[in-house]
Amino acid sequence: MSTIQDVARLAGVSVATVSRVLNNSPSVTAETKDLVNETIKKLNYQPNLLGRNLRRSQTKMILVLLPNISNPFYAGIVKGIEDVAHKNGYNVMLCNTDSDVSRERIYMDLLRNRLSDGVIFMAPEVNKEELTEIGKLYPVVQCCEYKEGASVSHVSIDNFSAAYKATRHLIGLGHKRIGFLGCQNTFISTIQRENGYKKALADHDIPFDQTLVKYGDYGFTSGVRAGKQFMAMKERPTALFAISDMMAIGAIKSAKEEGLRIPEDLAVVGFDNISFAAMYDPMLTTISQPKYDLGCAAMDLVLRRIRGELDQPEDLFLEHEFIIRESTVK
Amino acid sequence: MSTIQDVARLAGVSVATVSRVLNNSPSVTAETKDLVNETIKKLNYQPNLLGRNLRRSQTKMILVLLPNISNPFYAGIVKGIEDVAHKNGYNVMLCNTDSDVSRERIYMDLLRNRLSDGVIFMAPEVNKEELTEIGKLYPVVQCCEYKEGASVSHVSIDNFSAAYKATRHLIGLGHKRIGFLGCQNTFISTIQRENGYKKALADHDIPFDQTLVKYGDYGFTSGVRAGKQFMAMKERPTALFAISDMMAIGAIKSAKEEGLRIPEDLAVVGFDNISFAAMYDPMLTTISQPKYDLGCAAMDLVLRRIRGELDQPEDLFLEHEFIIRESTVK
DNA sequence: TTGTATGCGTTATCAC
DNA sequence: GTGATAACGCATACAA
Repeated sequence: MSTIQDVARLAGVSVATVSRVLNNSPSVTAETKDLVNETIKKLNYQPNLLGRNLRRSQTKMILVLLPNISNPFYAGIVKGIEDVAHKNGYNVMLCNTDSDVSRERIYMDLLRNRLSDGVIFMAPEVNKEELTEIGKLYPVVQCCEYKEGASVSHVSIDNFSAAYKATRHLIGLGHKRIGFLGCQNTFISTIQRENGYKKALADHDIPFDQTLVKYGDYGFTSGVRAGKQFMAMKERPTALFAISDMMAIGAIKSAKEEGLRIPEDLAVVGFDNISFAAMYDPMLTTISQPKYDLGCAAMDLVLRRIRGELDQPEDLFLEHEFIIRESTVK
Repeated sequence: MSTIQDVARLAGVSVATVSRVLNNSPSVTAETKDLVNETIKKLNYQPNLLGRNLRRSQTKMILVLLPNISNPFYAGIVKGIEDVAHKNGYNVMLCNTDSDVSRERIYMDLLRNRLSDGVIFMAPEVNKEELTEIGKLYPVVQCCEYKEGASVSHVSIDNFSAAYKATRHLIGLGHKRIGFLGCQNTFISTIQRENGYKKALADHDIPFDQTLVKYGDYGFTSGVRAGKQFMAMKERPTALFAISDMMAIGAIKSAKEEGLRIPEDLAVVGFDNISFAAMYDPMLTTISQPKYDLGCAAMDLVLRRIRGELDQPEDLFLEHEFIIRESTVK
């Protein structure tokens, strides 16, 4: 493993000159530049970024914390983050938190320990105080899910109006008994989606019925369970709005097992437009978040913060899209 | 941002002592230890790992290169890798390669630049020479997919016998015209799965028919396309073995659209047991790789190599499991 | 245009 | 048991 010293010695120049060539400083003759580059090749020299990073006190590395990589929803977002990062000379490292606070803190330490230049939270578990605190010291951005009240930038869609639109779609199809499949967590998106559902009902003179509301954990199995509960009701719903595609698909599965036809006997709307939504039978009506753009915007915010162009936390809202497929309209 | 110097000064000790406390060296009095720890807390001091890493010339960081994180197959493997890594004081960073060699090389540079202590390839794109070369210099392990002939450790299942088992299952159900949905890449697993299919046919006196072989890219859409081609045949197959669950599901989708019943009119076997396999309608018969264990084993190999306990590349084969579900047996 | 010298924050070797 | 101090590999201010 050769160092910059070895290159300097063999080329007969100083380490400063080699360093200049490495960072292609303009103030170096073409000949010496060639000479140095040759020597670098000859020695198969690779700069040790540990030294460079310490000296520059930056790593060109961005942390992305996800609850779990297996959720296909995150794939598109990560792509956006990566594209913007790479375009700006940054690398991204994805980290599974398993929705575990302690795991999240370990990764936040990487930031405090200067092993990363910034972090993007996909679904922060730490409370808003802790988030605000680290956000003051380092470049931190929340993407999609976010803690309201934390003084930290975030980018997301307008979940309230998305849920409103989904519910209104079902109402427009003539449904009166519309089930809601949500989650019992403190994410603002969750709450806003439930609020959007309720508001749409109210605006169309459909009385809210608490028995039509069930909760899951975003996952397939919880969707199946909730679906069974809905099917077991004396007066079961004729339509269903689930705040995740996975839960929507789970509910459809259990409805089909009961012999119900989708959408004739039960119309279903999901949320997220995961790739599987268009593969399922029936194809799922859902709300599509601009995943790629959300990722790009989040990474942009981090970069602006790193560069000191952002003195105030910024809240960005991107447009969503409502996609009508077989699960609501034949 | 306080440094070890600040702590030393405020505590009235030397940086050496502070460093000893940080690395809990035994040779330090309980009182000075307490004193230092108090000062650390008072200053809210966080050791700068950039300095430590340079000094120790290690990062406690492992790179995991995946073709794309959206493939649910990788989730379980990554979990295994992470668990073993964390247990040993290592962090893992996941990196999307998009099956792009140049992207892969960028991440390999992180290894050469000492920003990572080792790397696990999930599906190497670089050729075996390049792989061998970097494997000689650094701790490198291949997981699941691997380049044969590269002198680099790997861990995987026995793809030949898995494919053999899948095909034999279909034969046992009475099928004679069994389609094969593979891929045209150079991965050894791909080739072995096709060979296993052929061998099973031969062993049961079913002549191999090239028209019953189609190729895709592991993805859903390519499965749909191949499915349509199969359905369009004069004498279409009554069973299908796809080397990925996504392709299997795609093929089922197009078969169902043609009005075929699964498994009565077409029995289908997939490969990988991704989480969707059990969610789909019908639930998919498939081969389950021991994802978690594969990840653990791969990380173990990296660690042993880092510790110098591995002087020879090692090839590990783990057991797989054949899971029979609705798509082949009602 | 190039070289010298210093320091980034830490660990570890050597004294005491 | 503790303290000076020299590295680790690199970038850069300053000098020449």
